[in-house]
Amino acid sequence: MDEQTLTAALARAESLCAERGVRLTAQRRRVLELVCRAERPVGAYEILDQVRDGGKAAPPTVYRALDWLLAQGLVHKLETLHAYIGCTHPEHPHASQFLICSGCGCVAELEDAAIAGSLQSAAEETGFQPSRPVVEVLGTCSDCSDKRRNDR
Amino acid sequence: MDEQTLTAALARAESLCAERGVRLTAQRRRVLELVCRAERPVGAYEILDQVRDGGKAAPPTVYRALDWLLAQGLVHKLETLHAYIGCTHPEHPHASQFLICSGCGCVAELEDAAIAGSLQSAAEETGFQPSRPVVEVLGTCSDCSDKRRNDR
DNA sequence: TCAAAGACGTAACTGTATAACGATCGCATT
DNA sequence: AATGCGATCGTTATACAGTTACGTCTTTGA
Repeated sequence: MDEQTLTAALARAESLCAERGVRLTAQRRRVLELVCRAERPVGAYEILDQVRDGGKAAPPTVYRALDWLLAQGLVHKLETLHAYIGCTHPEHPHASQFLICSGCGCVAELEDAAIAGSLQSAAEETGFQPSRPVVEVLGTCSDCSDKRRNDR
Repeated sequence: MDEQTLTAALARAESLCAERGVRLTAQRRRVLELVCRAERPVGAYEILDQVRDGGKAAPPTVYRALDWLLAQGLVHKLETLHAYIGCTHPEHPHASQFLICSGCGCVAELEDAAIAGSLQSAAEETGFQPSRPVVEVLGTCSDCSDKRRNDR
């Protein structure tokens, strides 16, 4: 995320939290900034290392901030990578799906109604009530496919 | 999994491995049995504890067996739980989806064409080539919903 | 029979996440 | 201003998950 987008994202987070009457504290803002600044998913201990420069910190500091940011929908956790990314549209709660490239590590966040719908239908059939759908597709992004093709 | 189903599952695993010309060794069989015997997903260290009774073992012992069983499609890994379950239909390779109950911990394995299809379509749109789709829906199973209703 | 590949034992280590407890901060009410 | 309370934060320790590296033994096929 470039500097401009980052500033915008943080400003948006500020105003969202103000609306909601929740506190985006310095720690939380710091962690959010670090997550957003990275182009790719970042691990909790990567964040921790960066938080440590210029201040003390231990794992719970980072995990608490991450848990809160997750609850606010400002970041997402990628279960398959044990890593976190900034949410691209935190305005409304949503069920996201992720396309994760094993080649370059890039991640695309989708909000696909057809996927959400098919999950919902399948769940209904068995009387299951979904609360948190986790959809992460590992594979190869188009850029990496192209590179491979050119290499041959 | 009850004793009868378990025996059947192990027998089926035996014959599958024979067909494929791969070796279901004592260790692997042991781990498969422990995973299948459990009604619910089991963590690697839970397995390790059980393998330790009556023999020595260290983490690599269990992880090697699990990796091999995963590759053979005899067990699945649930990324959101860091835990493993026996596959309900190991005969053919397949993309499964899981419904995971946060109440009782039970897991239903689906093989839903509509879900797989919608994932495939969404990926194609962006030129993404899926290799391993991970679909795990956390929520509440019908039994647990019923219990909650009755409690009120 | 004997080398190569596969499977296993072992020790040490990295990485991910949580428990528990006390101190502190922000803020509304007295 | 002082009090009280919930939310936040600091700190230590530890649980849980997974890997590296290396040596030994077993299986198997030339």
